[in-house]
Amino acid sequence: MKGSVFVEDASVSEVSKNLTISDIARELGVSKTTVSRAISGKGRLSEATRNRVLQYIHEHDYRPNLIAKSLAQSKTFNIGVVLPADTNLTEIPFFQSCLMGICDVAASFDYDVVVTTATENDISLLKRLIKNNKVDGIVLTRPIVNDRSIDYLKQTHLPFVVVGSSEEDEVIQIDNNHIDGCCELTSVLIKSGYTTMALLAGNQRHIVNTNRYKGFLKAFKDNGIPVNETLVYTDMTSNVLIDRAVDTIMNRKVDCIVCSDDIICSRVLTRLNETGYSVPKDVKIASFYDSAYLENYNPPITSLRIDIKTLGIEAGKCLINLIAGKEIANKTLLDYEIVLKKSTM
Amino acid sequence: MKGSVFVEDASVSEVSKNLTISDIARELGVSKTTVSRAISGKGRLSEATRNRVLQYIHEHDYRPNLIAKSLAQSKTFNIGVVLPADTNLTEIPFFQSCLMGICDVAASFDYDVVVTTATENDISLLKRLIKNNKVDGIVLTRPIVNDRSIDYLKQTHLPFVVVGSSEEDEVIQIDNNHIDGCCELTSVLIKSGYTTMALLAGNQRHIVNTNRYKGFLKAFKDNGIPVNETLVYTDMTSNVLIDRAVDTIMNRKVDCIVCSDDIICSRVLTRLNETGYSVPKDVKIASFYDSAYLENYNPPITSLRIDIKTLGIEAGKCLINLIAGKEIANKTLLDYEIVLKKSTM
DNA sequence: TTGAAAGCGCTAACAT
DNA sequence: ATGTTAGCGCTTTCAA
Repeated sequence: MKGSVFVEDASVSEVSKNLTISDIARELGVSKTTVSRAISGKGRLSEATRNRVLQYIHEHDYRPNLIAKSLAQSKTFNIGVVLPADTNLTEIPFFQSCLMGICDVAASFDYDVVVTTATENDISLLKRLIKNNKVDGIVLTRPIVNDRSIDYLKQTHLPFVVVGSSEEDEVIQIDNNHIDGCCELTSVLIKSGYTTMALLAGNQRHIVNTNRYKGFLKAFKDNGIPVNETLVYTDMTSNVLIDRAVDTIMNRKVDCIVCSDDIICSRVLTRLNETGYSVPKDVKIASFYDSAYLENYNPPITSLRIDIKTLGIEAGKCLINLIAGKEIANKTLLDYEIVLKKSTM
Repeated sequence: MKGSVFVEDASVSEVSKNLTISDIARELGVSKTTVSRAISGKGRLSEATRNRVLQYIHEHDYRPNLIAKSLAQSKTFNIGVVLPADTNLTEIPFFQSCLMGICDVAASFDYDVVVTTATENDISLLKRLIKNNKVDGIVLTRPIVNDRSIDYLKQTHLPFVVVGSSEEDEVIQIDNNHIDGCCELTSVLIKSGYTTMALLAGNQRHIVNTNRYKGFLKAFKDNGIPVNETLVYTDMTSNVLIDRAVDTIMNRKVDCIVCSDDIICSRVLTRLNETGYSVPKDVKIASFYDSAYLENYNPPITSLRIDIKTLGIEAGKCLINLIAGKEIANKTLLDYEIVLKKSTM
């Protein structure tokens, strides 16, 4: 690494020059309009002049002032991304991966990403962002039931998409098919003979968790087996609750525990370990996400793998199309992959 | 949750009205200048007119058009945050927590946060952000040695701060004191009698890792004990490398392994488990961050705890002060806390 | 204490 | 094919 040499383009040192469209017009003896047209490609223009302008621009590394363009067109070329600020979610890499995907597409369409946060009860920062006209559209990354952000966004008539699923059909959603995914995963387990199965599901205000619950139930129905709903634990939002549930479950001789996310699963594994149970000997375990959270567990954990960054990319594309006035599908369902590992063997 | 009622303020439905400063001026029979002054607080104005304007604004929920303000003042009221896009870092919650802190302060100063990404070798998105005049300043979240982003930022004369440490003194840095922290942690362990100690450190192009290494060495020097540098492993960037190091280390009968981050530590624990070693009986383990990554490990892991969100908050404050032209310290060192747990007892 | 007017840098009718 | 002109909504001299 030592001794590496960076040759930066000359443009950098000229940052202060601040060339404008009028400068170029004057310098080339044409009108501002002509220059503008050459840049945007709108309107007819002779090849000759267009090239002359383009070349000048290139040679002088001219960059149009986006603020001025924004003001003239009432467009910001920014998309807003709303991240949940609930403290317990900050540790989850999901949102960061998703954000990376959104940033990628945004840049490729010459948009930028401005982030803000919201909680279940406080959407003031989202409101501020919108009222300040900072964005042309919004990506919401964690829909909940009776989502105040969604309610608000619907009223503003600002284009927006949701990463995840919403109860409201008219909202544009990009999600993995968690219902089918959880159903399929559960079915596989049922067919392996693990019919006494417990579900430890997370916060039921998060749509994704209700969907997994639905998928779980559907699997039993599809397989013609009655589900024992007393083995379903929802809203497992704290270690204490999880520990208690695990203890009860293990006393009831279940074959298998399905955890609705990796955080829950991580705690379940710890509790099993503490109380002397071994996986998969005493009980099988399956989870979701296949994230780094569980990467180093021994045994490896069977789970549903989804590509979070792609989710962000698709959401970004949808939003940008929406902003451009294109018609887009209300619901985009992305793939998932069931990864069977030692924890269920 | 069912039946909850939201009464949104009337403003929402009037989003389309788009009140401007001229509307208000006309309505109130004053000039645009007067309205502008009433809002900004700049320039003298009679209490009476100021209040009249302010009240009108309040009643009609007027929000100034920030784009227009931007154009007039050549300010964007945005700060840029550069996140590392290296895939293996996406899973670390550090950057997300930091981002949350930055978002918080930004909002409180009426700034917004636009995020972009950079890798060691590709800073094109950062350049684009800056050339497009999208931000008034930059927070860099992961300094490396010979950092191209830093080189570029220095040339642009745009205000910027770095979360973490840089080799270059003139760069404004906000960091926890990792040298002292690692030194103190190591000292505590030495004083507990674990003198045959191994260090598993991460990517040495990341300044934070070199600093931890320095602290580790300093602890030995402070305690007058020669350090066995053959037990120091750097650039532990893959599981294979870590596994190999752990195996070698354990054959050499060390008392204690210090891991320079929780990802490394997680893998070390797994490898120890796989190869039949038990913590803390066979070997003591210490790590950094005290993140959720290790939260559920048994035994709990001794580590250096830092408050990442506060780091983001401080960085945000520094940058905003810098943008405002205030003098600020070149180096802000935040606290840390050593948390002794079962893994070193 | 207040106002008129120019200007930030770009776009977009509407000419020519 | 190119130019003229009038904005976009705000700030800011300068004048009254």
